[in-house]
Amino acid sequence: MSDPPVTLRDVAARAGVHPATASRALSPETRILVSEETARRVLAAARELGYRPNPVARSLRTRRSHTVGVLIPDLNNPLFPPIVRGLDDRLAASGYVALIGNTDGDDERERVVFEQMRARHVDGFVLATAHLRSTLLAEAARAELPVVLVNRLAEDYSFPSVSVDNERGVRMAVTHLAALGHRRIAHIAGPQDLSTGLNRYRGFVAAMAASGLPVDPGLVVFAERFSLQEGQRCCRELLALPERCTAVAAGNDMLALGCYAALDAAGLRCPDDMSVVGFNDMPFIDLLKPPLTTVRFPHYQVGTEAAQLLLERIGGNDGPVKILYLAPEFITRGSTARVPADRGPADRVPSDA
Amino acid sequence: MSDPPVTLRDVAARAGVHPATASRALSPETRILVSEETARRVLAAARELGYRPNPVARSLRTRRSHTVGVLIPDLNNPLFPPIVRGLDDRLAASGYVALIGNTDGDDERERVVFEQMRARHVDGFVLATAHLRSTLLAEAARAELPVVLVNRLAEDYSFPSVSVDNERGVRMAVTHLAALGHRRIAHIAGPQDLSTGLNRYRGFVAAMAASGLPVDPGLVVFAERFSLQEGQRCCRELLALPERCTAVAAGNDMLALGCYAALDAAGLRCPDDMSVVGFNDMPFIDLLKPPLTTVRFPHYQVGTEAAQLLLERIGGNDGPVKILYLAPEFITRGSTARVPADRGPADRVPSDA
DNA sequence: TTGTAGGCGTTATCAC
DNA sequence: GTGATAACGCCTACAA
Repeated sequence: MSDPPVTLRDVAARAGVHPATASRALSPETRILVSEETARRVLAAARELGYRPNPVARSLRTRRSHTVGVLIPDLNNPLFPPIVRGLDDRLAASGYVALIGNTDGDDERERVVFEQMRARHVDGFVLATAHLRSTLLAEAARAELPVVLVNRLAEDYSFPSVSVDNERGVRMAVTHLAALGHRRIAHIAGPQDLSTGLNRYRGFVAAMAASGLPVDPGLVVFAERFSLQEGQRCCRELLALPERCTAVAAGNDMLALGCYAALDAAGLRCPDDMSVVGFNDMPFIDLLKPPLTTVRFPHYQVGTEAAQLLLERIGGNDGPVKILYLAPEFITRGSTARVPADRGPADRVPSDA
Repeated sequence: MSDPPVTLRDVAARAGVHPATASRALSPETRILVSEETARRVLAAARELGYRPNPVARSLRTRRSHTVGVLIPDLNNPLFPPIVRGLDDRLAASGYVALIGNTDGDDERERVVFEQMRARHVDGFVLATAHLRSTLLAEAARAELPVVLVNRLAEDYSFPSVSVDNERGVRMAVTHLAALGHRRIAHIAGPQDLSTGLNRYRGFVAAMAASGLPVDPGLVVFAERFSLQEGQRCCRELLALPERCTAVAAGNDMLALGCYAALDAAGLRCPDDMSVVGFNDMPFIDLLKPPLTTVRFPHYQVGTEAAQLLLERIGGNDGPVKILYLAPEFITRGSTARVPADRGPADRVPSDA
């Protein structure tokens, strides 16, 4: 009942040639080695029999699996689906497929998944895991495995990478707020052991300086995770300050949502009482009240570009390592407004502080 | 520089045995065939050399790729990440990996991706693509390829499947609304060529009957896509009706969000003027104003169960075909309220109608 | 209990 | 230009 798989021998037999010749005729690169007539006969036979090369056997011979490993923290984090689609679309166009591995930010799991993929002989890796340090890079370098980093940079080793320019994104946010008249601008920074958290914090300091604004150390609060809860906690701290800020540049959208919650709980309103800027432009974040002003990251392009870089390395391109930055886009929506004209600091006391 | 891969021969040589013996010692199933002493030596040698069996060679022999194809419409649709994670977690636990293919709901792309995965010799398929009809199933049946369906049922062929019980979900929604005193309950139905759209519509009709409520045909509107825009359009139609409904059971969360928009535009408020129930409990939908009352689907479990079923079929389990339904959970939030006590129908005219 | 030999399907390297 | 041959790494009758 189930079709017996058609092999190269079958095709060769039908075309009346040796399997080796059939093989040459079937591969575009080696087709020039056979006579035109033979090539036509082989191709025809292959088509008639519905021949499909066995990629497993081919891999065994060529030591190429046409497979790449992709390590991400968690597919459920809305940043990653578009990145993965970008990767997948670009890879598929070149006959590659991605093996997705979720690490949950756990170093041990990361190592296990990495090893399993190595065992499957992937041709390369895209690493989008969060933590800055990792022995994986050293190992990959030793094994001469092509690797591309996403949204992080290598410190010791030089690996190609694709990232969104976080500093530039923060500068857009700060510039926007400054143009609205804000001077006391706070920053809720993400975890400093994540490159996004660190770079956005650094970018904030630089952007404030560039805008000629002082950075009040009290107005920089550090979240321990990129979560709504942490954003809420940090915002509460800011609201408790004697001299309050008029705007917050949050480390990402989740932290910004935490600000919404904290303001709500304090009986304050956004943007009337405080402007809030997020980061990432998560799906559906434009449907909130108020719709969040944020910095949009071209996630899909991050994926396609990372795939492109990886394919270049796999293809044996030994040129200089490329470090690619993609520009973010600033999305002005309803959570930012001009600074209230004549309102002294702390003219209202938050209800729960 | 790059490590020469350790093969079975290397292990055998170090243990002083023949490769065949080493092979037996390394496989748990055949280990009993070998003396305990030999087994220990081989295992030790393998560990010392860091031996990892080459899955490609193994696949060539065993005709098992330990790989399954997963076809979904679009990873960016927030329903799918949790399903894919569920699949992946369960599959990984059995040494399988998933190849994800996005079809974008396009029949042609679906067929191409399917063929490519077949060419890669996947051991089975999880099909979560949307359209009800498909020649893929016939083809898979002919090739005796294990297949599990997700959120859809086979019509002609009998395939195992995992779905959430849509009828039951609608019944929960209708029962909830009826308990709040609503009698004129509308339904914004999803596309009827999708099983979710169709089954929820059928479920709505049945649930209304079960609650002893009449179904006013005018109160059932059909959306052409599961999109916010379509939800808005359909809700606008409902608001233009002379005898207005007091509650809407939407075909999914996006359609419910469309209701939010339409009510907003009409100067009406939810739930005061109209109750709205969604479907799916999308991420972050609880952060909207008002937080959406909806039917939560256990997406992650759909993934793990589908993987489980597929692994059973791949393992040669030829028992009766399992059709698995998972119960949804009703989440009461802020978008539903008691029907306004003494308010005649259509006492307000929508501003744009 | 262990060794021998052959083959899974393909491609690379010979020789003709 | 084409055919023969070997090998990729592993598994498994079969023989010893």
